[in-house]
Amino acid sequence: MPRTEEQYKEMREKSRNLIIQTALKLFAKKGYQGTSVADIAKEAGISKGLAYNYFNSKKELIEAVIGLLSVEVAEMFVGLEKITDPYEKIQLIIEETMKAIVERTDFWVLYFGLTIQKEVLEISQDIMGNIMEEMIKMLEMIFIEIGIEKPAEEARIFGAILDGVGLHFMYETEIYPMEQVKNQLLRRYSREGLKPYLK
Amino acid sequence: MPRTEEQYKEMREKSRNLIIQTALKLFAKKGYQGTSVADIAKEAGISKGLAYNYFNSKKELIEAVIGLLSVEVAEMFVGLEKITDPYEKIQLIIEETMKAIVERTDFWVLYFGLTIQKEVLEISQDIMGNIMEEMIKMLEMIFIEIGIEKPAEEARIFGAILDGVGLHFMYETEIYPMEQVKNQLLRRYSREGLKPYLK
DNA sequence: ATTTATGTTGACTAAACGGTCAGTCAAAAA
DNA sequence: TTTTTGACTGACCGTTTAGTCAACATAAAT
Repeated sequence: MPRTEEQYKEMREKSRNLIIQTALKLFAKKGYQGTSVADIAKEAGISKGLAYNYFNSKKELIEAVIGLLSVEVAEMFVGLEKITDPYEKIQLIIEETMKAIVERTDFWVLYFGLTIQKEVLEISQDIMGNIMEEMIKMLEMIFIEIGIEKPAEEARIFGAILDGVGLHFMYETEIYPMEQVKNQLLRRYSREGLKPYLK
Repeated sequence: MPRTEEQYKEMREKSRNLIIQTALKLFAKKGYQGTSVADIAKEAGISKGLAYNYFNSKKELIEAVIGLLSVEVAEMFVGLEKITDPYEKIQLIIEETMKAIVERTDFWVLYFGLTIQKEVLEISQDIMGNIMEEMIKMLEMIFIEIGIEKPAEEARIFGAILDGVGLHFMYETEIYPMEQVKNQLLRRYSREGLKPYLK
């Protein structure tokens, strides 16, 4: 017999992950259509054929990347469930989002790219739409709990701030005053800062 | 002699505009790389050769589209100079931006697409970067005039809201509660709403 | 050393791409 | 009717793309 099943599984996982990670990096950098499968293979140091061994098409490859992205987004807010105080929830959301923007900029670039070009990939529409809508709903619930006036509208504005900051940061990565903006947001959306907006 | 110079000029302008407008529409819908020059020609009902008669390359074509975009953005805020009251300025910026988001969605889609894929087109970097930075500077000046605490940070947050709302609207065009969000923003950034943030 | 299962390769193809250009077309003047 | 001009066309070219596949590499077991 050749290698054990365990060894093969390890090889496959290693290659698959390498391909997905490289694809994420290049899709974010040059866009889905601007990145060829050959580009990905070259960057990953493998053959094009290997990429097609794990993914039947370029479309299937980006679907896998989107899947990974949605998992990471979900993981961003796992800590939320343990928190009961709605003010603390908001603070955590700000902290986690700003952290993700800085540390995983390529994820955000890809997220925005897919959000915008939704017509190109029907698949992304479902997943991206879900992420966005769930986020807005969650924020509205928190604002209702806090007792803010116009919670639906405030949730939209807050959501817009998070995505807007992400957009601006990835455009001016080097000079964006992320710490200051984050601190101002933490102040504005603290118990003290939100007082003027309570019912 | 054949047609007069006047007639030729009219023909050329008509064709050139048709090409630019069609290019804008398709670049916004399918992205720069996802749109072929043949696509544009077909949609415009002309030959591919004609497109290359007016633009030496696909790159030159999108440069023309970006030029048009930057002109329109500049025109958005011509009314600002006549206004002296900073509160009124903010209100006008909100009104004009929300109006532009709804009425010229494809412009915004293209703007975001170019902002994100800055690596693909060096040209867009200058123009898009200028638009964004000028906007932030202008907002900061207004906030300083109003006497707001942390004007630089507040300018960043306000700018993020504008772009964030644009991003969300173009994703959920049909269901986005634009009127409600706009009214909430007008309230939050009115003389009354800004009081808690003054020095 | 040979066998065997499976990950991996890179030359290959058809289609689509950006870009070119010899030639056509339409209308006004002679 | 013929000539002249410049907008306009579409077949064509070389290149790049997504996707295929027969052949190869590797390492454990016999």
